[in-house]
Amino acid sequence: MTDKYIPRIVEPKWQKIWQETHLYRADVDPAKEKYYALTMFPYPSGDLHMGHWYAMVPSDARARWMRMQGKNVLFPMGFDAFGLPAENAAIKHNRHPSIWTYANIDRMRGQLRSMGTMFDWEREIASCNPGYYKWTQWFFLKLYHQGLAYKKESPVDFCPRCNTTLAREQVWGEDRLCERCDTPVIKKNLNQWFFKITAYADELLNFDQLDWPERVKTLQRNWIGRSEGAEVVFKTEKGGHELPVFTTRPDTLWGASFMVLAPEHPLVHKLVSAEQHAAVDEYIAAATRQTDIERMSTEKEKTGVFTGAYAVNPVNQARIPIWIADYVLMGYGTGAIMAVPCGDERDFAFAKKYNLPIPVVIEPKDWDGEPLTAAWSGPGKMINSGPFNGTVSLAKYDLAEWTPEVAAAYGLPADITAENEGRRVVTRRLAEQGIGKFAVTYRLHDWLISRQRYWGAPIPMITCPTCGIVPVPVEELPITLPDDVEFLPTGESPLKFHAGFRHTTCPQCGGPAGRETDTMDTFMCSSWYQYAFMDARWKENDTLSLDDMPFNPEEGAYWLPVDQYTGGVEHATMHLLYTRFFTKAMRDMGIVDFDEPMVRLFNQGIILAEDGKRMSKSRGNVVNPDEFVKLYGADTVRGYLMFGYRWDQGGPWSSTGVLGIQRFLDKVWALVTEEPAPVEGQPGPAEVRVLRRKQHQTIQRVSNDYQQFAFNTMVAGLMEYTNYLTKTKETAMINTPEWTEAIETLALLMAPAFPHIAEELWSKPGHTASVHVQQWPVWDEALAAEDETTIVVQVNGKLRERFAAPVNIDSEAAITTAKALPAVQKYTAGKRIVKEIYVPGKLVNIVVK
RNA sequence: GGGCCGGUGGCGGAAUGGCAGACGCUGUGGACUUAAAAUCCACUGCCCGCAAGGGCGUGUGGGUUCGACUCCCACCCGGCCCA
Repeated sequence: MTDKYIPRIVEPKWQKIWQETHLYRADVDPAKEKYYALTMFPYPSGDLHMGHWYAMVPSDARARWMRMQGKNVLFPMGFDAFGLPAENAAIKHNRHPSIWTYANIDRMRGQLRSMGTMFDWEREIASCNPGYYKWTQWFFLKLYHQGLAYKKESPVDFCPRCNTTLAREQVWGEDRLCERCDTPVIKKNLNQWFFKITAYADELLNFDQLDWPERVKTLQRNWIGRSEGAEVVFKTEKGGHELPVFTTRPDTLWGASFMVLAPEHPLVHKLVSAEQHAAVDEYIAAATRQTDIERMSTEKEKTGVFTGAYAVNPVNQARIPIWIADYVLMGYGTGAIMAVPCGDERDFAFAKKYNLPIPVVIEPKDWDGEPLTAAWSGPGKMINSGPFNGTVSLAKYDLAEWTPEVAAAYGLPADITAENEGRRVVTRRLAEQGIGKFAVTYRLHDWLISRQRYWGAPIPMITCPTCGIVPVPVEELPITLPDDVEFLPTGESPLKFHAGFRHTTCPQCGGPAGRETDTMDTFMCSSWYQYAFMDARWKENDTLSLDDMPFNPEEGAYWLPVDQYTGGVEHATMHLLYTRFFTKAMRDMGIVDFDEPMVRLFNQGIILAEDGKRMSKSRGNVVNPDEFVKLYGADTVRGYLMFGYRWDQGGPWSSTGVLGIQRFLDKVWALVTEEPAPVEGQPGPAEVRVLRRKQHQTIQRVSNDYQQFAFNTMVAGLMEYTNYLTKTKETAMINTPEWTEAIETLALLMAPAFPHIAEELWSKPGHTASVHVQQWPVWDEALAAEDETTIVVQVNGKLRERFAAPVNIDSEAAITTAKALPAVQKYTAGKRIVKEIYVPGKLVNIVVK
């Protein structure tokens, strides 16, 4: 009897050895093909939870597999260490956020080691290190000098609970909740810093160089929300003020029977007539008290007020009233719309309510000529539209979508082209006449990065009473956070009250000036972190210049870009969009020579609590991985997380399911370490061939599963192989060299997923080099091939019998054998055979009547 | 309302258009044990049957096909995103 498998001895032993021998250090080696694997770095919240394990373990296994395949693998780890929880903890416990954060990092680093991951800790980064955030600030200055950062006052989303503004991307769902704390956000008018991500909108819509999940691409596409249309300029009847509007339906221009401005529109005060003044003021006051979502809701009854002013419809000179209404938002387009009640549901409701005219300009399908009872937003022929009567408008359809079937469904001609389609011909005419032009709008807004909180990278800007906004000279970076601060229970940034931080001198005129007290959105820190791993201490103590490279260029030239990125899909329109923007901006600064930061992306699913619900402290259903590591060891927890689910789908944790992996590892241990009962003699060559076949089939299967991120079936393959070997161990096979090879192959195949037990089992027979630097076994197609197969026999598609046959049995022999089987004749007797189908090596189907 | 993803035993999940339920978990019975745990063996989709065997079965309804979990159409349910 040998020892039992005791993970709490084996695992720490190897973790120590791996660390001491720098087994996982990644060095540039031009002789080898590089592979940069990255999994999203965590926020150091204090404890590694099961979700971290679920995200990181399969990424680790795959990175290890790549390494055994001969690739030079970089698999770094760090901490996304700025952010609100640290500051909230500071307020609560009166401890500085850095103490809390660094203590958490230490703890989590230990937990990440206990996972048995191959992270290269010599490259560890923490975004709250001054040596890191001076580069974050450097990027801010670069973007500023590149014309991609600007400050402007505008209505922005503000979370009252976090006491800070948020980017549009960080406001979630229909209820417009704060991404961090689920509190409904409010609108505030503030002077804030933005990054011009919209300058890259069209390029961000191009995914040609990305092997990313369709889902993420669709999410980004929808988020960017490109729409084509026309900008048309209306003029007010009095004063000749220009009121540009954006419309996706220039073809309905003749149906614009009134205009609506957002209550905040700057021209409202100039336009309003004396009689309407009081009503307009009252309405504006009421509108500002509402949230955007209340204002936009389709449920809500539309309200509005007439300004007393009129505009002129530029295509037919019609005099149309100008209203204000809260369903028009200043933040979208131009803050003014032309209302076409015949074609737009909301405009129709509004016109009905206030008795405004509803001229019909697109002929609805099967229209009887009577006044409309609802808006028609489908395609149709233009009518009452002057020179364009009879032109076909496709409405929401693209030309590519205008198939003969769709055309027929609307009773319209199919031969519509860019030359005769309504929207396009009208837009061309508008441009000729100088009253409008082709225009594109995006749903995407510029990225609001100002945060009114302490624990973030200070924005390196200065406001001077004489020179205005002045950037901090780059040599002065980093602008460090002062330590001697007091945290207010309101969450208001202590930087605002820190005289030493605030007061500075203007770099331009030398006069007294004020520092920007806002810090940067933490998504800024994570937008470039993949570059920071090139060298964690890059120019740590150097004075910076704007011509610097923000990362070690020799390392970068070798490792970049990221080959495989993994992480949750929840970052689709935040981190993943921002980091793409960053990389494109860096390319335009001449820092990198590629267009996309991460070539391939895989999104893992979510690990749920045992009750099938999301794990949360408030539900009390959180599963603590440390507890299970203590009970069963890291390899067991790793194994269950890979075995129990499709990685992209996730699912509920099962504390009994883990037992299956424990049993499996015990079985593997016993298989490899326990002396077999002696068996006399030698197996025949055919039996040896079976062993070799099983071995090579398993290599093939496990390799393909790793390639496809199918970790669940990969583990199942190892289990089947182990079960097979355990049975075979009772035979004379144990006296052969092939047996030893089969067992060693198992240790190799186990290594990426179960690094500790594999290492122990590999070292036991005397191997001195780590299993993790071994060559991944290669399967031999000929050895893996079956020479006998089971042919199933169907009669009329129903399974009736099966027989064993050589794999290369020909059609005639297979069918003849099948028809002769008694169980088959039972169903064919006395019937006429209509058809015989043979699927090579698999199946015979006899069709009878 | 639009788009995307998903729906398979008691549970997690397997199945290039070709044996549905691999691999596990759970459960039942048995072996070992003074006893229990651990371990090992057998069974474990549903229905009929003593059995041999047969029928049904991948959300629902259609279709294509010799053959459909898989492809097509319509619908129902759940999730996510956008209105």
